[in-house]
Amino acid sequence: MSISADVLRGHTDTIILTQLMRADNYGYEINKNIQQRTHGQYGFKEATLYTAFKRLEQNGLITSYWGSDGPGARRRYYSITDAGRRQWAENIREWEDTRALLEALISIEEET
Amino acid sequence: MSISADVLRGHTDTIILTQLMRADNYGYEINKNIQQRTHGQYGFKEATLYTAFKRLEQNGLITSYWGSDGPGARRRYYSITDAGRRQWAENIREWEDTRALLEALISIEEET
DNA sequence: AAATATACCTTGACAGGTGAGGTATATCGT
DNA sequence: ACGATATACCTCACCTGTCAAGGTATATTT
Repeated sequence: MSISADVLRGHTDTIILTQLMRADNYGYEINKNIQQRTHGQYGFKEATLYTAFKRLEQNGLITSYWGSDGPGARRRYYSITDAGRRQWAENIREWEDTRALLEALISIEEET
Repeated sequence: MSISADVLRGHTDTIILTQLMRADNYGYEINKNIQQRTHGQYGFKEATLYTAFKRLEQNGLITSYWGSDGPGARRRYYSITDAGRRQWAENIREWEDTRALLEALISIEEET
């Protein structure tokens, strides 16, 4: 994982919400999906992951329930709420603005 | 300023280094340049700005000296070092990687 | 003389990320 | 049968970056 987490800070919640837009899922699997999508380049530290779930649930963006099917230990499944979907859309919009801003700020060009 | 600083966290140093790639400059003016470049959408809080200068200088990425020309109070000018230039290039590379990663992680698509 | 713009700096509080540690269950190899 | 491994969740203490609030000082404008 060559990517320093500091530059992804602030996007943790959005990344998790994106996963839940597809379907309900549990922490361990969500993190594996993220690792697969990035070809092993990125994954959350467990503490980061579960802290984020807690924060998201407290903010009403996700809900959770226990599931027990499959191998291994019990799983806590998460589900995105309507508020979560709205927040996700808002975050995506903000990301697009931020990206444009950042690119204006770190490119070396003459000023107008 | 509609952009939350949280998603720009981790880019503060790169943004400042970018300004110094052009020429030596002082804090107040650097921040005004940033505000101009973003059409008033973004600017550092003073505490953030001066904290960043301190951090950058301690890390050997910039040096500083007092200048006194011009109106208003005395100015502390900053100059980017060779190490700073190298770090800047490294940060730009990392940003490109991060951007690609993030976009893979917040877009809703089927997995491969 | 007062107001304003320029310019720098510090402190304390807060939030998010994380290393380190802990708990529990199911499967696999021998 | 038993240890190792993979699955799965959780918490605490610490660190770092941001920022509201406060302070200092100088030059220009009214």
